[in-house]
Amino acid sequence: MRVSTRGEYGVRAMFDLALNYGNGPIPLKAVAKRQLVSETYLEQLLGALRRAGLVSSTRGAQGGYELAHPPERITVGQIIRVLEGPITPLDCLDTDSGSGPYCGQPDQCVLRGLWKNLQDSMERVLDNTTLEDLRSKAIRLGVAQGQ
Amino acid sequence: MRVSTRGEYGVRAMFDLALNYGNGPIPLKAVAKRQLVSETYLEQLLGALRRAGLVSSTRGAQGGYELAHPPERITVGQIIRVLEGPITPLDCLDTDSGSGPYCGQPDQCVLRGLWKNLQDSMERVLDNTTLEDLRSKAIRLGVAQGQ
DNA sequence: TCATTTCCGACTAGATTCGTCGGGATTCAA
DNA sequence: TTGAATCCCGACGAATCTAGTCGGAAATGA
Repeated sequence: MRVSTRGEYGVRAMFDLALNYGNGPIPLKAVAKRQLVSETYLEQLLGALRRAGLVSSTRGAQGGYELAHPPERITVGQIIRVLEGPITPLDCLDTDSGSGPYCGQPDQCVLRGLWKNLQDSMERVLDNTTLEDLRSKAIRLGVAQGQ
Repeated sequence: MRVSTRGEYGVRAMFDLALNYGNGPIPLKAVAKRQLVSETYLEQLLGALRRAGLVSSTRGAQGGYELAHPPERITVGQIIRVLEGPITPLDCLDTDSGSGPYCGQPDQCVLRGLWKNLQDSMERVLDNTTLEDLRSKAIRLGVAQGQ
């Protein structure tokens, strides 16, 4: 039931880019330093987020990364899905095509309801929290580190 | 964001014991067969659940396992915690004694709120679903395998 | 041309997961 | 008292996942 560091660091990095949204590309090095994440590791994560269309990059000197959309249009759920795969407690909830609604055993549809409830409640939180929500809260608390 | 097989199989086994609650000890072998779980693996899980006080066991011939409390007094959250540890997306949410409310970085208290929301919503589902809920639903659906 | 920066694939050490295995202890029943 | 059924326990192991590192190529602005 844990988020791995991929998801955790990825959200931190995206939060950082949200705070700096509108200031042009931000070098990975700056994000890594502020968010206390290894540069080489973060490179992997931002690469995946770029390929998924959540950030855009500019190469070369004065280059860097920026959000591909305004902060209010990017949710934490999107970020987690790119970095950790589907948000689901059990794989069979997503691939119900393969094993049918019963997961192979009739009584499992009882337990399936349980796991589905859990999935829904996780997705409800993650899909309804945008980077803008996090940004405005940071500003309200006065912890937004500019640029 | 996944439940491991420990949690999944553990819930299945406890669900099975709930369906058979009141019939005396049920041998592990029977549970394993009905729930399609390896006997030797399930032995590990039921051992942990016994040490945690959720099931009781009777040794020797005609022995087996049974719920240590009525099904309405055992929640899925209890089972998961025994088999997978604390229900939390990030370790720092539980051990806030160590690193303080800021997790080392001031702006993390913003993200902390996000992860706390996620944790709360997971716990709400798991702690409010009892084995009796699952049992009565199984009976309603007619999928409860007797004995 | 040079420093900066992204991009890419390969690699690795360690932890975790998902079990298996062998044997011991206990209990009931014949 | 013997034997089958059953729980109990610790050690072991293969496969997978996690959390990165590393080396170098390509692009870009000054």
